[in-house]
Amino acid sequence: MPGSGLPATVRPTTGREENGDKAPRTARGLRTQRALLDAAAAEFGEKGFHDSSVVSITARAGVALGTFYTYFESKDALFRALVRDMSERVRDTVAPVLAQPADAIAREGAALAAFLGFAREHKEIYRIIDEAEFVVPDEWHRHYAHTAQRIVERLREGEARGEVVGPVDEAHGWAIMGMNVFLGLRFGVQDTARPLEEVAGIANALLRRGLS
Amino acid sequence: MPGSGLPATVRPTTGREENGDKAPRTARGLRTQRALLDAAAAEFGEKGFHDSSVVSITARAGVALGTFYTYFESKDALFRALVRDMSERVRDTVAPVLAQPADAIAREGAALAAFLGFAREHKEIYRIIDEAEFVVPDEWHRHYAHTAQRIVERLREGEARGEVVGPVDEAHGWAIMGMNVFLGLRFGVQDTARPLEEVAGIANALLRRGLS
DNA sequence: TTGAAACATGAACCGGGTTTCAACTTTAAT
DNA sequence: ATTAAAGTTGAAACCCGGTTCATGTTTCAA
Repeated sequence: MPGSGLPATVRPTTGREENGDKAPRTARGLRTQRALLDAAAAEFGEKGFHDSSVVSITARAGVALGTFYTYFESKDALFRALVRDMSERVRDTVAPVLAQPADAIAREGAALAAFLGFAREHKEIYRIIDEAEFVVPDEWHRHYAHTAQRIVERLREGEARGEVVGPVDEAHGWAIMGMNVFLGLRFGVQDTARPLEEVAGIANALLRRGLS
Repeated sequence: MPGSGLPATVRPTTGREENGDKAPRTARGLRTQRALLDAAAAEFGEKGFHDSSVVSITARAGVALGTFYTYFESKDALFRALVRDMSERVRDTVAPVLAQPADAIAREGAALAAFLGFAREHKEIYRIIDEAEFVVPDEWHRHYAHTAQRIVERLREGEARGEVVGPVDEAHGWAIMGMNVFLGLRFGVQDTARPLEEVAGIANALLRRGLS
């Protein structure tokens, strides 16, 4: 809806959430809040949290400065909402790929490929989650802890099916997640020319057979 | 020398470096610059770049505010110098471990163990390098590009010796680096109770045999 | 239709931070 | 001992951006 290149998938808060009394009560209010969220995603993605300003975000959204505080407690609260949202979008993008039938390790490879594609399309989102380490550390920790946890659970299923040799450890989750994150950085954000399947294939071979 | 818990290993700039005309020319000047660097490392490590202030750094170092600008162009320039320095310290800590004779994969395991130990001792340094992504992106990129490159070179040596099955790719470097970084975060900074060798062992088994 | 609640406005308030600078002190080479 | 260069000082100039609020406008249920 706004001029930003982002899809209008940033979901405004519903009345149910713990957003203080800031939830919109009107169709107009909902539109305004969505415009602010989309503008913020674009702004934070381009300039990072600290070089972004509420003035600039409201200008981008085409509303007055004061309007911002009708929908958000503070600049921090907005960033927090955005991080939460991005985390969910990554998960929701990868989920359907994981639903495909395949052995546990092939599944991780497919998930990585999906993640790399997502990173190429949403570099700004990637950056937002990273900066959350310094702006809203609890939200950042939540994201990575959940992600690692999900990997471990999938590997344990594979272990039960005899596709993975156990015991699967928390460290496996963090190791694979770290691999994926850095490959996403290098071949999703920086080097966008390399075929994704090639990269995912290399990583998957590593999981399957190691380096020896 | 200052009250910071950091060893006085942050090396002041020598006259040779491109530090403008800010290099100290006197023993006293050298001491002051070192005090500023150590104070800054502690401050940035505790509060992050943006919540740290030049005022607070100079107070910590026990010098007047204006003195800061005798030795550094700006707050950014200081951070840049610090990142460069930390990058070198990580490399110098891991280097001796790599000099030990062992097969290529065992060597990576030893390097990881050394890195985890380093992370436990220097959580603040770890954090500084991460935040560099947003403050001095070129310095940040330089650090990770070099690190990945070094991993690739070591694996290629192993390949030549028949210890690693090739072809070794840039992606291997980034994958292993990502693994190490996230394991350092989880088991170096967050969970400091887990035995390091255990974690390094799990990761090394992954490299050696994969998950199958 | 109507009026109370929701929404929008932007100038002004406010606190904080970085950087400069002219006056002063210390160092070290001669 | 002398003195020019190096180093130190901290008040103040300068800027910036988050947040508030009194006022005006729009919405929508009754």
